[in-house]
Amino acid sequence: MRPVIALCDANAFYCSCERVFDPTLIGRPLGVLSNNDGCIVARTPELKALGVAMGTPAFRVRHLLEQGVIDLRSSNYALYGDMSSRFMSVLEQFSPKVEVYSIDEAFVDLAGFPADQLHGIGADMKQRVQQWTGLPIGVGIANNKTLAKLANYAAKNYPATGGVVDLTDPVRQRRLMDITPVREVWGVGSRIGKRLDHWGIRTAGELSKCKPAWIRKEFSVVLERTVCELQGESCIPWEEEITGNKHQIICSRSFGQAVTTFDDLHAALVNFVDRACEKLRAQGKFSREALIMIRTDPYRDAPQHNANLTLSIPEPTCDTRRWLQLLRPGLEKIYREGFLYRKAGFMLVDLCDGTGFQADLWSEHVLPETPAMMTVMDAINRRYGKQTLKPAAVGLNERPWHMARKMLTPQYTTRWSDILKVNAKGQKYPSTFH
DNA sequence: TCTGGGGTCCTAGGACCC
DNA sequence: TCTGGGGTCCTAGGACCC
Repeated sequence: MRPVIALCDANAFYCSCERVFDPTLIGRPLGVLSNNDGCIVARTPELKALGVAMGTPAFRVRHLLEQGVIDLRSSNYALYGDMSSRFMSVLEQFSPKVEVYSIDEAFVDLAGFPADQLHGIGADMKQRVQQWTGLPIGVGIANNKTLAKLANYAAKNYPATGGVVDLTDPVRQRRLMDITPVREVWGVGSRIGKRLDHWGIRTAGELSKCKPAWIRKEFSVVLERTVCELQGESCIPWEEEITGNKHQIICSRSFGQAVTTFDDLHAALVNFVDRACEKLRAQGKFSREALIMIRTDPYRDAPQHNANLTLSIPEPTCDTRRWLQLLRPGLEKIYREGFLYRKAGFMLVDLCDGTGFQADLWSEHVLPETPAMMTVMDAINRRYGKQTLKPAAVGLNERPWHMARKMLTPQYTTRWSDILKVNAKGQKYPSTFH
């Protein structure tokens, strides 16, 4: 049976989430900022129309904000995460096989449906997600993932499509590819795009006509796969439905303001270790190698100091306390006095699931175990909120490294005290709001 | 004043093995 | 004069994704 895949992707996802709960933002140029209110990571079409590029630092558009031309919001991941899972559960009504590719998009298996029904199914998906979650989405349908991505691109960029494109027909494929810049193809980034340009390959259509073997020789097997997919072959498999089956866990942050003291830097890293180990246990995994990283601000005209250090433990562990014991001496090795630190991170690598590893000759345990104390701590934090119990070294006071989020909206869907209040008489919200 | 935080996969080259 | 061939593992770095 020929594979049929729908790629469903929410439009300007973070912005759309904000609009669901504040309809006064509908029609306005709106941007959502990265952590620390640093740069713009999501834009509505109205903001794009003003020429504000992805990744623009917030300070460059401050004048527009002050003039009331645009709106900005801090990123509210509690809200976006919850809206994402609502979106995904609507998709799961259409097919038993849904691969969540990122917070705002998913591949949906539609193999087996008659060809003449595909467009209608796509339209139903779009309509139901809109009605049940308030999120506008685009749907692209094709015979492999790369073409589904391309179909989705068309759904978003050509209003006449109504946001749904069935690209299973080869004639339509060819027509679309001939007018699509090669840079829009999934897997072609700015670097590869530039190199393709040198060969005179500027559209998806031109890329699709290349010989895969030649592409492999000049570029890579990765791009070769992309070309094969553009030619209709199916090369990128469905990901196994193992949630959280990661190979590494990273917790890193830029700081709200520069950190200068050892103690502050240490406290920030304790925080990252705490969260990384919590994620590790949530996946039922263990690790015996970690990396600590500290960075100064590369954009600042000040002395720079960037350093990494690898920490190792003989037998795999998921015990926060084990890593914390190594953290302070490790940080002492790479910390230098007199620098303005802007970012730090902790990364667990070499994850294993507790079987099939080399045990320490002198260890009492044959298999790694989750210490009871960690299990209890996780249970309490799940029930009473994040970091209800935390390592004392995190500290109790506000620290300079806390994230700046000056334009944060409430956690409408995940915190009782933040739930939206609607005034029936006030007519505050337009009728599209249910 | 002010520029994110995750991830993945692939390749090349060095160290080391017999 | 003349110095192999095949393999693994690890790491760093590059490229991509959202």
